[in-house]
Amino acid sequence: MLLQTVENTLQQALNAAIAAGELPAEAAVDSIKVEIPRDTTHGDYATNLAMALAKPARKAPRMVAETLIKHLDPALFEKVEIAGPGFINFRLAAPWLHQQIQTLRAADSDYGKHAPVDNHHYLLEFVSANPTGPLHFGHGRWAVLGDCLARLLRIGGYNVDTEFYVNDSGSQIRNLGESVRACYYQVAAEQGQTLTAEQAAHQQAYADEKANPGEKVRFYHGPYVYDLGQQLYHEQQVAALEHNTDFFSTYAKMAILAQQKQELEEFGVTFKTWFLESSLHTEQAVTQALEHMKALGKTYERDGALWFRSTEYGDNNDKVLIKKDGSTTYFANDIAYHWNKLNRGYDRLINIWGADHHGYIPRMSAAVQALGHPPEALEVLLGQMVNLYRAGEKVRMSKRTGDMVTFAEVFEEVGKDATRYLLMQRSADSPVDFDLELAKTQSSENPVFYVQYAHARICSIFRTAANVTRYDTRPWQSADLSVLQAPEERALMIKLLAYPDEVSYAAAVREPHRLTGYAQELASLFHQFYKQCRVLFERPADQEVPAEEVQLSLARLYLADAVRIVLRNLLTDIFGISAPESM
RNA sequence: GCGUUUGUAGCUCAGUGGAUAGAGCAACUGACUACGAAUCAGUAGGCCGCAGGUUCAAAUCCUGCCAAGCGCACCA
Repeated sequence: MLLQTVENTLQQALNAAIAAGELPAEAAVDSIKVEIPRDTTHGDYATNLAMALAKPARKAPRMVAETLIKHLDPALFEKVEIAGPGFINFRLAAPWLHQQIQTLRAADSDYGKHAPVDNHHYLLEFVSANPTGPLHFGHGRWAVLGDCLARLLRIGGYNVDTEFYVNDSGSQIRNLGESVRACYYQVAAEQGQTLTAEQAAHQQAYADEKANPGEKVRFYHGPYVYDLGQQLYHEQQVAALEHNTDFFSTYAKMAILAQQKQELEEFGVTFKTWFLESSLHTEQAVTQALEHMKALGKTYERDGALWFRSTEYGDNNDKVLIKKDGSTTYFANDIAYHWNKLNRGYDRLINIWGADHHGYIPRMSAAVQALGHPPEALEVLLGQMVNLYRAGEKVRMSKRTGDMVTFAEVFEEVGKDATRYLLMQRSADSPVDFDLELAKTQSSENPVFYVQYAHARICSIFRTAANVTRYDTRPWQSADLSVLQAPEERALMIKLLAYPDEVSYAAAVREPHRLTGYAQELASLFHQFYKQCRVLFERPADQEVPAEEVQLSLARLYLADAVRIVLRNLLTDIFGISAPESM
């Protein structure tokens, strides 16, 4: 909240200058931008305010800057200077800085958490894989993105729940059931059971397609399908021979769903709700939603179908809700689902979709608006695809053909912490080329270990401190921080205090990847500090450790602990990975 | 054709209209007889896709073009 503090101070100075008649009233602005300069010689914080005001104030930027500085609260800063074309550079006063570090330590695991920023109730929906096969690696990306975003939003002061939407009805589920049924017959035949003509034919059709997959593949051929058939035979023996496709569909989807849930939980991703699409049909929710749309006058009939006037809300053409054959479209089901979410009290819906669904956004947005909600009630975050490589060779990720690397395999190979970190490091906008061999071979130089190492190193310092015999390290919690004067110490403190601002901004723009950058920078500043500033001192047995060194040692322990707190909060609360005490 | 995302160092990618565009990997040179070398210090590497425009100021905003991914169903 440092940025806010500096901005408020500037705003007060501006108001005072206007009140004193030194700047014209036209100079009043409502948003002041303060930033942390890249170049540390430009101060801890800087603003372009004077340059922005130059035109309305009809004065040279440097003149405006001088006027503003005259009215600044002097307690915060030890130096304020005008630089370049009219930047105002601030250097924070050391006592104030030290006081903020103490506030940080007092907050401990609450440091970085924000008070509620609005009164909305957010529902973040992500992954939402079809229960027709194991999760692939692309789902892993959405899982990490969504989970980290949910953590970030909560810490950033948003009231958010998470949900996994299960598309557990429709033709794909039927195809899955047909596939498992065929595999079950195959197992039964292998076990010496006699199949009926229909059963044998069905099993043959499946085997034929597997042997010669054409352009249009109907069945699922992944190894997990056969496994399910086998598993079912072991559980029920011949009993299932009597059952129809629905039985196999239900059996398969429940088994796959349970598997997905378990994988995600092991990966540290949990959902408040697993919402079944089939529950909408049993409750007639689709019908009700469509009746509601009709009553609102948002639909019309044409060519024997029911259409939604999505063009009223900017879509490029109207969309069909009920097909000529009387069945509802996927879109109609989705409207029912979103209506359901809104009716459950969520007035802000955030969906994470793969970039291949972006053409779907205008119609969904139109539907939410037609249901009486503002455009901002639906927010869709698009994630670009993940291309998976193994030793430079592209791995396909198609469920139908069974030629795929599953998420579980990658997770197993690369590990939870590294996989999560590598996936959340990149912005959702950029496609990821993920090479399995590279991820593994580079694992010891993986960026995640750099951050974790800084945390482990601090823990190690405190273990060592307990064994320092030449002076008492125990009173570090009441250390006098005024002895922290080195540039490395200062840079570290400034960075620590930027943490709440980083959280706030990353949450507002829905970009958790920004915090991996912050984590790298903080770890880097700590490693520099560690190299340059000794924390623990020793002397030969016949010499005393000077009092100044003891003081410095205690203050540095205090600072190191503050770094530990922020690193731990980042790693465990936002990244969802471990903060190891040793590695 | 329309829409959308992307184009930044050899590679993978950060970059909130600001000051000399950054990091990691790869390459090269140095640093452990006191706190963890999974580290640090340094060298080298750039028409920020191209061209215009807006601005005191553009990698960032606008327009056009080039290239790549994705999407444009009474499929799900």
